[in-house]
Amino acid sequence: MKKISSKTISRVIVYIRTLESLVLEGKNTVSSRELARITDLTDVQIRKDISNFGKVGTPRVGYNTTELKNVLEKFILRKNEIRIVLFGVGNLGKAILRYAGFGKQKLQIVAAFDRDKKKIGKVVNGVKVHSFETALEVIRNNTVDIGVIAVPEEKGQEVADLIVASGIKGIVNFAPVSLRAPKSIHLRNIDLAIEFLSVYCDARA
Amino acid sequence: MKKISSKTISRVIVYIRTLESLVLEGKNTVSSRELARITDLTDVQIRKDISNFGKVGTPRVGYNTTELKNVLEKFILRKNEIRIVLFGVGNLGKAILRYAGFGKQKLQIVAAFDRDKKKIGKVVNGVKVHSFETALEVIRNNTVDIGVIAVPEEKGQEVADLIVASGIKGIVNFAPVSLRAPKSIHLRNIDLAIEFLSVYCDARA
DNA sequence: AATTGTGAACCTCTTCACAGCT
DNA sequence: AGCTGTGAAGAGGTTCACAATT
Repeated sequence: MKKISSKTISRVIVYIRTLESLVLEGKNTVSSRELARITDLTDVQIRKDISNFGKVGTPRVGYNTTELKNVLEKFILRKNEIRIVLFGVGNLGKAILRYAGFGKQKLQIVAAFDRDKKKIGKVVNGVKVHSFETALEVIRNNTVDIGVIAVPEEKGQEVADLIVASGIKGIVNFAPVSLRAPKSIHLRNIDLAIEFLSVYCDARA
Repeated sequence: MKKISSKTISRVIVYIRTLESLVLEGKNTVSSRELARITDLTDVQIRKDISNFGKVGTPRVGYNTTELKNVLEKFILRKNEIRIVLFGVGNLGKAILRYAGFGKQKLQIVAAFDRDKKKIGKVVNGVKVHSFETALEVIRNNTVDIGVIAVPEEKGQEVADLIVASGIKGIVNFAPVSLRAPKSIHLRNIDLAIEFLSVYCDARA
């Protein structure tokens, strides 16, 4: 099958979420134009994205909400549960542990790690905090899809190396540093300072 | 001057940060190739980006670190301080208030707002928490560049409307909802679930 | 000799225009 | 008539190849 771009993937996740609401509202069909209005994208963009996954719609009618949701989920998510481990249980780490948007999206944080002895053993929002030393072992006993870095910047690279060594293939990094990782690892940096500055620059222009 | 794309802006912010470290290390000049190695970009990309701001480098020598940093800051940041207000002092809001990466980048959170009476009046990391009702007034008495939405998703649109009404032109939204805002407002959505899923999908492909 | 700066080629993503279907 | 699906055109962003510079 054709490679699906990361931009398409982000939009498809929005479609899935939107379709979920529509199904809950009891809506059976939806047109690309309606989806466009809700998501603030264009109808053509949406049809192009959906066409990656086959011919799902009915001309003159639109898409069956449940069917479209199932098709998109099947191609994009595939697994029933995406398993995440978190490094760093500071303010940001706690915010991530308590983030409400995960449940519906099949995202599950299966373990957290921290250096601070006082935090080790505690349970935050149902997730147990382990020591860094036990990370490799814990990860190997679980099937983990994503490692999240929420530690201070000076520890970022060390944690990244640990995640790579554990065999995890996806990293989300919140530490404001450029991390080195092999090309085979998919690394996403979320740097709050950069996001804020970039909104400021755009808004001003 | 030519319009500078938002992708370029994000990269330039990384250059500025990198140059800051280099200046601190006492390094006087740097080549595009060295910057490329540090930032994990290509040297041509870096030279193209820099060329938006004039001819700053010296063939055979490279760029003067301090000069380049000043030029980039002058074009991109312009102001001495970028002023931010935060809506929602929950876990994520607190994480943002305590985020270490802001000081150096001239980002300053000038006020926070929350609905919870128990939080109003408190000071978190030097920032005072006000009631929602006083937001318009507080914002009008300050010059505010960016409003940050860190409230539960059902309150997201309401807060967005309030920010728009206050005259602020840039919004960073962490609530997992599609917000409506006039085209003149620059809105950036940071949806953790989407970021995580998208890393998972890419990593799997 | 080594590095910057840049027009042109290339690639990727979005939008247009419209054929095809019910 | 109205909606989907899509080849082709267009826009935007990156990389190539190399002229200009010290």
